[in-house]
Amino acid sequence: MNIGKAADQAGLPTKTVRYYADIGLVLPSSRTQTGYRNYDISSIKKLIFVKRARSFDFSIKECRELLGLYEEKNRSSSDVRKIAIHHLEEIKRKEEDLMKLRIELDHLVNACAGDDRPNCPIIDYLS
Amino acid sequence: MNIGKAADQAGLPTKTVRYYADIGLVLPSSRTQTGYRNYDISSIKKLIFVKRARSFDFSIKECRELLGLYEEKNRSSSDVRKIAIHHLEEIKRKEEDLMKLRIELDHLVNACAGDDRPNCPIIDYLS
DNA sequence: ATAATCCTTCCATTAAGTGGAAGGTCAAGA
DNA sequence: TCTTGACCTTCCACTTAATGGAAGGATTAT
Repeated sequence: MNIGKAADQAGLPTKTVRYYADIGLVLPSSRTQTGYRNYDISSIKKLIFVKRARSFDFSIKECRELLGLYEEKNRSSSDVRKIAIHHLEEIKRKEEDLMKLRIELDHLVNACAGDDRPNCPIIDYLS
Repeated sequence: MNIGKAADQAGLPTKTVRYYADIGLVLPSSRTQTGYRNYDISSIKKLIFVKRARSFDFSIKECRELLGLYEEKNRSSSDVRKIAIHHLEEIKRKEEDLMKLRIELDHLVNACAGDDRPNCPIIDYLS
Protein backbone atom coordinates (compact mmCIF):
# COMPACT_ATOMS: atom_id res chain seq x y z
CA MET A 1 0.00 0.00 0.00
CA ASN A 2 1.27 3.48 -0.86
CA ILE A 3 1.77 6.06 1.84
CA GLY A 4 -1.40 7.95 0.92
CA LYS A 5 -3.64 4.92 1.29
CA ALA A 6 -1.85 3.88 4.47
CA ALA A 7 -2.32 7.34 5.91
CA ASP A 8 -6.02 7.18 5.06
CA GLN A 9 -6.34 3.79 6.72
CA ALA A 10 -4.66 5.08 9.85
CA GLY A 11 -6.51 8.38 9.81
CA LEU A 12 -3.30 10.36 9.75
CA PRO A 13 -2.00 13.02 7.35
CA THR A 14 0.45 11.68 4.80
CA LYS A 15 3.01 14.16 6.03
CA THR A 16 2.77 12.74 9.51
CA VAL A 17 3.21 9.17 8.32
CA ARG A 18 6.28 10.22 6.39
CA TYR A 19 7.52 12.02 9.45
CA TYR A 20 7.06 8.90 11.57
CA ALA A 21 9.07 6.99 8.99
CA ASP A 22 11.79 9.66 9.04
CA ILE A 23 12.23 9.45 12.78
CA GLY A 24 12.10 5.67 12.72
CA LEU A 25 8.90 5.41 14.75
CA VAL A 26 6.89 3.45 12.19
CA LEU A 27 8.91 2.30 9.22
CA PRO A 28 7.25 1.22 5.98
CA SER A 29 7.45 -2.52 5.51
CA SER A 30 9.43 -2.00 2.30
CA ARG A 31 10.14 0.32 -0.62
CA THR A 32 9.37 -0.10 -4.31
CA GLN A 33 12.25 -0.02 -6.80
CA THR A 34 11.36 3.59 -7.48
CA GLY A 35 11.50 4.54 -3.82
CA TYR A 36 7.82 4.52 -2.91
CA ARG A 37 7.11 3.48 0.67
CA ASN A 38 5.07 0.30 1.09
CA TYR A 39 2.87 -0.24 4.12
CA ASP A 40 1.53 -3.69 4.94
CA ILE A 41 -1.23 -4.44 7.45
CA SER A 42 1.20 -4.83 10.34
CA SER A 43 2.75 -1.41 9.75
CA ILE A 44 -0.67 0.19 9.39
CA LYS A 45 -1.67 -1.32 12.73
CA LYS A 46 1.37 0.33 14.22
CA LEU A 47 0.34 3.67 12.73
CA ILE A 48 -3.08 3.28 14.29
CA PHE A 49 -1.48 2.32 17.59
CA VAL A 50 0.65 5.44 17.53
CA LYS A 51 -2.31 7.57 16.57
CA ARG A 52 -4.27 6.35 19.58
CA ALA A 53 -1.30 6.75 21.91
CA ARG A 54 -0.75 10.30 20.63
CA SER A 55 -4.40 11.07 21.20
CA PHE A 56 -3.66 10.22 24.84
CA ASP A 57 -0.93 12.80 24.63
CA PHE A 58 1.83 10.26 25.02
CA SER A 59 5.02 11.83 23.67
CA ILE A 60 6.76 10.37 20.65
CA LYS A 61 9.38 8.98 23.01
CA GLU A 62 6.69 7.27 25.06
CA CYS A 63 4.99 6.04 21.89
CA ARG A 64 8.28 4.48 20.93
CA GLU A 65 8.45 2.63 24.23
CA LEU A 66 4.80 1.58 24.09
CA LEU A 67 5.23 0.40 20.52
CA GLY A 68 8.20 -1.66 21.64
CA LEU A 69 6.08 -3.30 24.31
CA TYR A 70 3.20 -3.72 21.87
CA GLU A 71 5.48 -5.74 19.64
CA GLU A 72 7.16 -7.65 22.43
CA LYS A 73 4.84 -10.56 23.02
CA ASN A 74 6.48 -11.66 26.27
CA ARG A 75 6.31 -8.19 27.82
CA SER A 76 5.31 -7.55 31.41
CA SER A 77 2.13 -5.55 31.79
CA SER A 78 3.88 -3.77 34.66
CA ASP A 79 6.22 -2.13 32.16
CA VAL A 80 3.28 -0.76 30.23
CA ARG A 81 1.55 0.32 33.40
CA LYS A 82 4.65 2.14 34.59
CA ILE A 83 4.71 4.32 31.49
CA ALA A 84 0.99 4.96 31.70
CA ILE A 85 1.13 5.90 35.37
CA HIS A 86 4.00 8.27 34.77
CA HIS A 87 2.04 9.93 32.02
CA LEU A 88 -1.07 10.01 34.17
CA GLU A 89 0.83 11.86 36.88
CA GLU A 90 2.00 14.35 34.31
CA ILE A 91 -1.56 14.90 33.12
CA LYS A 92 -2.79 15.34 36.67
CA ARG A 93 -0.11 17.91 37.33
CA LYS A 94 -1.01 19.87 34.21
CA GLU A 95 -4.68 19.64 35.04
CA GLU A 96 -4.10 21.06 38.49
CA ASP A 97 -1.95 23.88 37.13
CA LEU A 98 -4.63 24.75 34.64
CA MET A 99 -7.31 24.68 37.30
CA LYS A 100 -5.41 27.11 39.50
CA LEU A 101 -4.82 29.34 36.51
CA ARG A 102 -8.45 29.17 35.49
CA ILE A 103 -9.70 30.08 38.94
CA GLU A 104 -7.34 33.00 39.30
CA LEU A 105 -7.98 34.33 35.83
CA ASP A 106 -11.70 33.90 36.38
CA HIS A 107 -11.50 36.13 39.45
CA LEU A 108 -9.63 38.76 37.50
CA VAL A 109 -12.07 38.71 34.60
CA ASN A 110 -14.99 39.00 36.98
CA ALA A 111 -13.36 41.90 38.79
CA CYS A 112 -12.88 43.81 35.54
CA ALA A 113 -15.71 46.10 34.51
CA GLY A 114 -14.94 45.70 30.82
CA ASP A 115 -16.14 49.16 29.92
CA ASP A 116 -14.69 52.25 28.26
CA ARG A 117 -12.71 53.37 31.27
CA PRO A 118 -9.00 52.57 31.58
CA ASN A 119 -9.09 51.29 35.13
CA CYS A 120 -8.47 47.56 34.98
CA PRO A 121 -7.81 45.03 37.78
CA ILE A 122 -6.27 42.64 35.28
CA ILE A 123 -3.60 45.12 34.26
CA ASP A 124 -3.17 46.12 37.88
CA TYR A 125 -2.60 42.55 38.91
CA LEU A 126 0.03 42.00 36.23
CA SER A 127 1.83 45.25 37.03
CA MET B 1 21.27 48.74 34.66
CA ASN B 2 22.98 45.92 32.78
CA ILE B 3 20.98 43.00 31.48
CA GLY B 4 22.11 40.67 34.25
CA LYS B 5 20.93 42.96 37.02
CA ALA B 6 17.71 43.68 35.15
CA ALA B 7 17.07 39.98 34.72
CA ASP B 8 17.62 39.46 38.44
CA GLN B 9 15.24 42.26 39.28
CA ALA B 10 12.58 40.77 37.01
CA GLY B 11 13.26 37.21 38.13
CA LEU B 12 13.95 36.10 34.58
CA PRO B 13 16.96 34.36 33.02
CA THR B 14 19.29 36.74 31.22
CA LYS B 15 18.83 34.70 28.08
CA THR B 16 15.11 35.28 28.21
CA VAL B 17 15.47 39.02 28.67
CA ARG B 18 17.79 39.13 25.69
CA TYR B 19 15.28 37.07 23.76
CA TYR B 20 12.49 39.50 24.64
CA ALA B 21 14.68 42.31 23.37
CA ASP B 22 15.41 40.40 20.17
CA ILE B 23 11.74 39.90 19.38
CA GLY B 24 10.94 43.50 20.32
CA LEU B 25 8.72 42.58 23.25
CA VAL B 26 10.63 44.52 25.90
CA LEU B 27 13.39 46.69 24.51
CA PRO B 28 16.20 48.00 26.69
CA SER B 29 15.83 51.72 27.36
CA SER B 30 19.19 52.35 25.66
CA ARG B 31 22.58 50.93 24.79
CA THR B 32 26.02 51.93 26.00
CA GLN B 33 28.60 53.03 23.45
CA THR B 34 30.04 49.53 23.63
CA GLY B 35 26.73 47.89 22.92
CA TYR B 36 25.63 46.85 26.41
CA ARG B 37 21.87 46.92 26.93
CA ASN B 38 20.62 49.40 29.54
CA TYR B 39 17.41 48.78 31.47
CA ASP B 40 15.75 51.57 33.41
CA ILE B 41 12.97 51.15 35.95
CA SER B 42 10.24 51.46 33.36
CA SER B 43 11.67 48.69 31.19
CA ILE B 44 12.17 46.47 34.22
CA LYS B 45 8.53 46.97 35.14
CA LYS B 46 7.64 45.79 31.67
CA LEU B 47 9.78 42.70 32.14
CA ILE B 48 7.96 41.95 35.37
CA PHE B 49 4.63 42.55 33.67
CA VAL B 50 5.53 40.08 30.95
CA LYS B 51 6.77 37.58 33.47
CA ARG B 52 3.44 37.67 35.29
CA ALA B 53 1.44 37.49 32.08
CA ARG B 54 3.53 34.52 30.93
CA SER B 55 2.93 32.82 34.26
CA PHE B 56 -0.76 33.02 33.32
CA ASP B 57 0.18 31.23 30.16
CA PHE B 58 -0.60 34.21 27.96
CA SER B 59 1.27 33.74 24.68
CA ILE B 60 3.99 36.16 23.64
CA LYS B 61 1.54 37.60 21.13
CA GLU B 62 -1.01 38.18 23.87
CA CYS B 63 1.69 39.61 26.12
CA ARG B 64 2.47 42.05 23.37
CA GLU B 65 -1.15 43.16 23.23
CA LEU B 66 -1.48 43.35 27.00
CA LEU B 67 1.75 45.31 27.24
CA GLY B 68 0.39 47.72 24.68
CA LEU B 69 -2.72 48.25 26.79
CA TYR B 70 -0.60 48.48 29.93
CA GLU B 71 1.25 51.39 28.39
CA GLU B 72 -1.80 53.03 26.85
CA LYS B 73 -3.14 55.13 29.64
CA ASN B 74 -6.45 55.88 27.91
CA ARG B 75 -7.22 52.25 27.19
CA SER B 76 -10.62 50.67 27.63
CA SER B 77 -10.73 47.93 30.23
CA SER B 78 -13.02 46.06 27.84
CA ASP B 79 -10.06 45.55 25.51
CA VAL B 80 -8.07 43.96 28.29
CA ARG B 81 -11.02 41.90 29.38
CA LYS B 82 -11.57 40.63 25.86
CA ILE B 83 -8.06 39.21 25.68
CA ALA B 84 -8.34 37.70 29.15
CA ILE B 85 -11.70 36.08 28.41
CA HIS B 86 -10.41 34.61 25.19
CA HIS B 87 -7.47 33.15 27.05
CA LEU B 88 -9.72 31.91 29.81
CA GLU B 89 -11.84 30.01 27.29
CA GLU B 90 -8.69 28.44 25.92
CA ILE B 91 -7.63 27.38 29.39
CA LYS B 92 -11.06 25.92 30.10
CA ARG B 93 -10.94 23.94 26.89
CA LYS B 94 -7.52 22.54 27.69
CA GLU B 95 -8.60 21.73 31.21
CA GLU B 96 -11.60 19.79 29.98
CA ASP B 97 -9.52 17.89 27.46
CA LEU B 98 -7.06 16.97 30.16
CA MET B 99 -9.83 15.88 32.48
CA LYS B 100 -11.28 13.54 29.87
CA LEU B 101 -7.84 12.17 29.17
CA ARG B 102 -7.11 11.73 32.85
CA ILE B 103 -10.34 9.85 33.50
CA GLU B 104 -9.89 7.53 30.57
CA LEU B 105 -6.24 6.85 31.30
CA ASP B 106 -7.11 6.30 34.94
CA HIS B 107 -9.56 3.58 33.96
CA LEU B 108 -6.97 1.89 31.82
CA VAL B 109 -4.31 2.02 34.50
CA ASN B 110 -6.74 0.58 37.04
CA ALA B 111 -7.72 -2.19 34.65
CA CYS B 112 -4.11 -3.21 34.15
CA ALA B 113 -2.75 -5.83 36.55
CA GLY B 114 0.78 -4.47 36.29
CA ASP B 115 2.38 -7.85 36.84
CA ASP B 116 4.81 -10.12 34.96
CA ARG B 117 2.24 -11.35 32.49
CA PRO B 118 2.01 -9.84 29.00
CA ASN B 119 -1.76 -9.40 28.97
CA CYS B 120 -2.42 -5.70 29.16
CA PRO B 121 -5.67 -3.73 28.74
CA ILE B 122 -3.69 -0.57 28.00
CA ILE B 123 -1.98 -2.11 25.00
CA ASP B 124 -5.25 -3.74 23.98
CA TYR B 125 -7.02 -0.43 24.04
CA LEU B 126 -4.39 1.25 21.89
CA SER B 127 -4.33 -1.62 19.38
C1' DA C 1 0.92 11.82 -25.52
C1' DT C 2 -0.31 14.37 -21.95
C1' DA C 3 -2.50 15.84 -17.87
C1' DA C 4 -3.65 14.84 -13.21
C1' DT C 5 -2.46 12.77 -9.26
C1' DC C 6 0.45 10.47 -6.84
C1' DC C 7 5.16 10.03 -4.79
C1' DT C 8 10.15 11.53 -3.50
C1' DT C 9 13.64 14.55 -0.92
C1' DC C 10 14.94 18.78 1.08
C1' DC C 11 14.30 23.16 3.35
C1' DA C 12 11.74 26.41 6.21
C1' DT C 13 8.53 27.46 9.84
C1' DT C 14 5.92 27.05 14.09
C1' DA C 15 6.58 28.67 20.20
C1' DA C 16 9.34 30.17 23.51
C1' DG C 17 13.11 29.84 24.81
C1' DT C 18 17.91 27.36 26.12
C1' DG C 19 22.85 26.10 25.41
C1' DG C 20 27.17 27.01 23.74
C1' DA C 21 31.04 29.10 21.08
C1' DA C 22 33.93 32.98 19.92
C1' DG C 23 35.11 37.16 21.24
C1' DG C 24 34.66 42.15 23.30
C1' DT C 25 34.36 44.95 27.96
C1' DC C 26 34.90 46.22 32.61
C1' DA C 27 36.43 46.33 37.48
C1' DA C 28 39.63 44.69 40.88
C1' DG C 29 43.85 42.93 42.60
C1' DA C 30 49.12 42.01 42.20
C1' DT D 1 50.26 48.03 34.11
C1' DC D 2 48.83 43.61 33.39
C1' DT D 3 45.88 40.12 34.00
C1' DT D 4 42.07 37.49 35.70
C1' DG D 5 37.33 36.79 36.23
C1' DA D 6 32.92 38.11 35.53
C1' DC D 7 30.37 40.37 32.76
C1' DC D 8 28.57 41.41 28.06
C1' DT D 9 27.97 40.84 22.70
C1' DT D 10 26.32 38.22 18.41
C1' DC D 11 25.40 34.07 16.03
C1' DC D 12 24.19 29.31 15.44
C1' DA D 13 22.09 25.04 16.86
C1' DC D 14 18.61 22.44 19.36
C1' DT D 15 14.15 21.39 21.55
C1' DT D 16 8.55 19.14 20.08
C1' DA D 17 5.77 17.24 16.69
C1' DA D 18 4.65 18.11 13.05
C1' DT D 19 3.21 21.13 8.71
C1' DG D 20 3.84 23.76 4.25
C1' DG D 21 5.94 24.21 0.06
C1' DA D 22 9.18 23.68 -3.84
C1' DA D 23 11.34 20.93 -7.37
C1' DG D 24 11.15 16.99 -9.64
C1' DG D 25 10.26 11.73 -10.54
C1' DA D 26 6.40 7.91 -11.04
C1' DT D 27 1.98 6.27 -12.08
C1' DT D 28 -2.55 6.32 -13.88
C1' DA D 29 -6.34 7.92 -16.73
C1' DT D 30 -7.96 9.94 -20.82
